[in-house]
Amino acid sequence: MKKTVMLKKNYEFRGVLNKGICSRGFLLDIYIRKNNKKINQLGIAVSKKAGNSVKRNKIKRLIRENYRLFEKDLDVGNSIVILWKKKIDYNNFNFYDVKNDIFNIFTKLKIL
RNA sequence: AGAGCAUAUCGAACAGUCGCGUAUAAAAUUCGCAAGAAUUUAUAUGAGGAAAGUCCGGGCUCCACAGAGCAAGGAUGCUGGAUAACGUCCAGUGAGGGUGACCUCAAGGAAAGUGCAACAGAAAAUAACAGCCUUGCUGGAAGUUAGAAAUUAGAGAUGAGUUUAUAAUUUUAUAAUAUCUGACCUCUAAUUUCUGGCUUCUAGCAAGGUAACGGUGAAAAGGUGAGGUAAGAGCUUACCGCUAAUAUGGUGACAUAUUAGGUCAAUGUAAACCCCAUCCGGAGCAACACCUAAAAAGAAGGUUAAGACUGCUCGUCAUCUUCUAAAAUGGUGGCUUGAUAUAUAUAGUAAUAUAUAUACUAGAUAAAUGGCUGUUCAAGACAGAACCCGGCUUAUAGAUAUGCUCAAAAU
RNA sequence: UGGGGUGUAGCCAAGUGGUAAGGCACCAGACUUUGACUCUGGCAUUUCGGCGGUUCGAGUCCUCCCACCCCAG
Repeated sequence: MKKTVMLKKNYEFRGVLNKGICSRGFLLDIYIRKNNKKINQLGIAVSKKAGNSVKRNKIKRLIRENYRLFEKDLDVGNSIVILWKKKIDYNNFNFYDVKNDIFNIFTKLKIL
């Protein structure tokens, strides 16, 4: 079971966003809620106001790549939803900015 | 080398490494009630010229059939061709633009009917009004003619005065008196006034003729010259324009030529309603089909009803339709070999068609192309498939090729 | 995927093809000792989201774009 399991349905997202714990960084908001399974589930959401489809895809790829790098070290049994902030300009960040942001938030949430 | 026009092509490349989707093969393991899914390894493969906007057209699926007619609604609108089809494309015609290469055009009908045309202007479509001209009546002015009156001048006649002589008494009478002379009178001429007639001009009224001219306006009833007329006018004529017919050329739009037409009066607007011609049944892959476990059925209506956007009628098919309630946040297919792409040949001006050969080049379903390192250069624009094709439109850093135009310079 | 709507001054907005109404706000003046209220005047820079077209003339009609909002499965 190495493959990342994704959150899919709208009710799953709503459960995490309403009842989970929130932490905010410079670029990202991350919500966490405990599920009673032995795996982590990931959901990514990027607003339509972030840009056109190319930019939104690029953002999702960066987030997914970073999550992949951190995935081995995370504690098991959580549903994680990563939201992109709307107001960030597409040209003002790179891969390392996203990496640092995710690292800081996971450290703050004490699941790393 | 500069400025530009048209057409076509490309739109970062390479290496290493970590990772992702799909297909095939292999073996087992895991998850799930099941259908089925996942994991590991190997190999192969993996976004565009616009994938975009969703503006047209078609395939495909369902709506019993996808049939007919009328109405309503919508779309298109020069000609010929191409195409599965189109609002697309190609080749032409006409109109407009550009010095030019070339570009642009929803380009049928306004004597079938209706509507609208602000302001200005006489008037925005019936031709009215002002003006011009003719005739009649009434008035005014000028000229001419006839008559009357007045004034002036000239002539004639008359005789007063002056002078002289004579007679008688200072005065009076008589006679004479010149190229002298006032008035009256007569005649003639001129001027002025009055009256009548005629002519011309003019004002008003009435009847008629006329549409050239009338400041405006986007647009004013063919244009210009000459003749003509009471005044005028296509009223006549020349040229230009317009319309029609015929002939020739062209498949055709149309072009050219000839002839005729002055009833050549009737403006513009149809991207205002409208008329004419042609076309259009509706909904969409979240369509639709299949598989698995679970579940719950009840009520009402029905051949005069209902049957996937509107109304009516006809035909035909078929037995179901509606409402309430319940049940999976299940799975698989549909899904990519097609009006396909590339190359060559033939036909055609071309769009395109036919034939042969070669190729199979994404198929996801919360959704795959990314991260890091290095090298190169022009330093990377617009931008991400979601059932599939043909177009259109819009965005786009730049690069390349071919043909052509203009200007300048040189020869 | 399909369907519908909106765009006019800083804000809310009306608008038959023929001079872009009105209100709030803002600015100036009057009134007042001063302020508020009230009254008067001004404020669309050739312009109605944008490029074109039809028309003598487009906010309005047509075409194509842009932005925003809503609905259905």
